[in-house]
Order: sequence, then structure tokens, then C-alpha cells
Amino acid sequence: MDERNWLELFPALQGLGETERRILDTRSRILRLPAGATVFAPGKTPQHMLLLLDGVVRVQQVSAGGREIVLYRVFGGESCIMTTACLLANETYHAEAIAETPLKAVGIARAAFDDLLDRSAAFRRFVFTAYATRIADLFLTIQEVAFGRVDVRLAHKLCALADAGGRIALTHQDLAREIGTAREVVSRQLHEFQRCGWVAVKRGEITIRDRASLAALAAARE
Amino acid sequence: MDERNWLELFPALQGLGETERRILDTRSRILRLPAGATVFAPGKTPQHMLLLLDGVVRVQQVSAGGREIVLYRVFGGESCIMTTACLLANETYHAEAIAETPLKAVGIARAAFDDLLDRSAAFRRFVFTAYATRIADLFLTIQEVAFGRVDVRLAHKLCALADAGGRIALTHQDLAREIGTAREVVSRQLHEFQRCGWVAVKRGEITIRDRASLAALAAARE
DNA sequence: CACCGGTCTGTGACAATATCACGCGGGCGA
DNA sequence: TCGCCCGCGTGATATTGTCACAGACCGGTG
Repeated sequence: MDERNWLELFPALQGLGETERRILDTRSRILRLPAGATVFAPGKTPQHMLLLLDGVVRVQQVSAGGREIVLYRVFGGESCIMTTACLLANETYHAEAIAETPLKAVGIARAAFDDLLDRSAAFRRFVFTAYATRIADLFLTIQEVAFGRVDVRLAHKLCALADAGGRIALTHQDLAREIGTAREVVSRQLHEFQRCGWVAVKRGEITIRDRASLAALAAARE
Repeated sequence: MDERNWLELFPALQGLGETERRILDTRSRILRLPAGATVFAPGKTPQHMLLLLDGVVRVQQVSAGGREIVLYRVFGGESCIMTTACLLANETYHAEAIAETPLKAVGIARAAFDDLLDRSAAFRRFVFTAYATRIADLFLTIQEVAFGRVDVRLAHKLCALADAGGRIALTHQDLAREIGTAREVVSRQLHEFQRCGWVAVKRGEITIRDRASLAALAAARE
């Protein structure tokens, strides 16, 4: 794809007029980050609104004791609400974001961001709907962390992360991070699933053997 | 206060022009709800944007097992982002809201809400900053639920809820709801605090005797 | 006052999770 | 081949959640 036509990646922004497109053209720049880079961290203040062109960003929280929990991911074609929220409220970040793959993103200067919000209904709608859906995500996360059982949540994650062959190339530590628990808890639970014949585990990889049973357990959350 | 001048309660909306004020005048209505009423519940779809004039709304989630957790409160002069988020994304509510006091609120018809968003930068700013601060709240809540210890969280809540005399007129069940745990856990923990001489408990009321120690525990993990 | 019903609290037993402290073994680079 | 790091297994223990009650308190009502 031609980099200068990145706007095509955002169907919701197709309605922008010439003026707004020029603002985007002249007051933004393409950013690149390698996999593993920190996109933002707690305590920092955002300088740009970020539109992700390509790659995956993981937004997570880290506890004092080193435990982590994944809050959501940002994919190509999306914006990061954490950034816009902090821009708007003039606050510092409360979470950290990691590039899971090499990233290509557009950084829109803060003033231009404000400008676009004022000018374009399409741009507003884009930002607002991103907010709304993320908020729904966060509510679900709270629901699960506060009330959910780890076996149910793990089963759910396994089903969600497995490829067509039912394989998941993650360490127990990675899975623990996904659901916000400790590595040992995941190890023991996987062992239990294996005892039931639902999965096969080996170093750095899990294979689902009985997807139906796992899905049934995962559905026990309502 | 004269009810027709309710706009004065919202300093952030003082910048509205004549046209916008007329929209608010003609396409909104004053709503009242008694204490204890349900403002919204999971599965419902919002019909109006709500601006709270007077009273307190508690927004919380309830688990299948009946456990509850308070997410945040909405006070007079604020709007409920849960409602605007669902309005914008055309979704149903994911949480429930309870009137903790008798409420007086302004309901703005959905179309008028969209209209105002398009017309007024002040109105947009008002809605956006409400979002941003709530999102920060939600992140903090996740942090605490996922990683925090109940003794720390309870100590924190007690300090936050106590009046000038150090008294808190809540039941153990109420406190459990505040921090998203079970009633028995709160009872035992309060007993422990009492053993340390930090609080005195009696039916329906807790009195802080050693605020410094409680605050120190509350600050133990920030 | 005595009684009764509901609400609030206390408690023990147990299950589920989290934490801590290891040890084991595989793979990989020196 | 030898270490060494990383992923994983495991027991012991602390913390938290769940369940099933019992008793204590409170406001009515006869």
C-alpha cells in the first residue's frame, strides 16, 4: 500500500472534506516502532493522537508485584482511546502499551486533533465510537476479573487464541498475563485440562484436543 | 434554584450560544426519580442523554452469584458516560445504575444530543472530558480489583467514606459492594481492624479510632 | 411487655487463588 | 560439552471467596 494513502485504511474517515484531509496531510507524521517497543507508559503525557496503520499494540496494567493484565489490543485501522482520553483530559497515562509487532502509525499533533474534532462530524464519530466500544471492553474486563473463575477465563482465552489447528504458541506466563493471574495458576489449570483430555501441553505450546468441552466451560459465564 | 435555569449548574456549558440553548430548552425535559430507583439496567437501551442536576447515582456491576461492585458515582453537575457511550455506539447497557438519593435530571432526546455534538465545541468538550476522567476511574478500578489486597482497599474506603467525626453509617454488605468482595470478608477484616484498635464497629456503623494507621495501610500499595 | 419478622453480624468448614521458594530439565550459545 | 537462562512442576502457606448456619439486634404489633 502506498503510505501516503493511509487514510484509506480508515473507512470511517472517508467522509472527510478536502480541508480536513489537508490538515491530516500536513500536520501528522508517520511513526515506526519495532516489536517489543513501549508505545506509552504510566506517568507519561501523550503528545499525539495515534492512528495505527499496521501492527498490534497491547495495552496492559502492571502491578507493584509484577503481575500484569491485558486490557485490550489496538489493531491496524483503529485509534488508541487511552491516548485520546489523556489528550483531552490533560492527564498522564495510567497503563502501558507494548508493540507486539513492528508498528506503523500516524501521529497527529495535539492542536490538529482539536482542530479536526471541531471541523469534522465524521472524525468525531470515529473517535466517539472507539470510546464507546472500548468502554464496553473495560466493563467486561472488570466483570471477569471481579467475579469470574480462572478456569472459565482460561478456557475462554484458549478458545479465542487458538489457530485453526487448535494450537496456541504462548508460554504459561503469557497466558497468565492475558487473564491477569499468576503463572503457577495457569500451569496447574492447564495440567487439569490435560488430565481431562481437553488439551495437550508442551514447552511453549498448547494444543486443544476437545474444543467443545473447553467452549462449554467458557460459556459457563453469564 | 429556579429549575428553568438548570444550565447554570454546568459551568462547562456556559459557552453555548443562543441556538444551542434553545435546543436544550425545547428538546429536553426534567426527570425525577425517587431514591432507590433503577436508572438503567443491563440489556436496556438508552433513550436520552442524562445530565444530573441533583442527587447521586451509583453505577455498579452485579455478578450471577449476586456479588456487586461499585464502578463510580455520578453527582449533580455531571453526565453519565455509560449512557452517552451506549447512545453513540447503539449498544445496550452493561451495568446498572441506582439512585442513591432522590434525583433530578435533564433528559436530552437522542437526536438533540447528536445535534448539539455537531454544533457546539463546548458541548463536545464537556462530553469528552467526562469520558476521559471516567476511563481513568475504570483503569484504577481494574488495577485495584486485579492486584489489590482487600485489607488495603477496605482501609482506603473507610478513610474515604468517613465523616469529620470518623463515622461511617454503612452495613458490612454495603462496604463489600463498594470494594467488590463478600460480606463475610468485610466482617472479618473489620474485626481485625478492631482488634488492632483502629476502628470500633457496631451494627450499621463503623467509627475510625486511628485514622493514621488506617491511612498508612491504605497507602501501602499505590 | 412479649412476640415476631426481617435485617445485620459472627463463625466454622471448606474451596479457590495467590504467593513463595524451590528444583528440574531442555535448549542454546560459548 | 558445559553452563546458563528460561519455561515449567510442585509443595507449603497465606489470602480470599463460598456455603451453611446461628445468634443478635431492631422495629413493629398484639
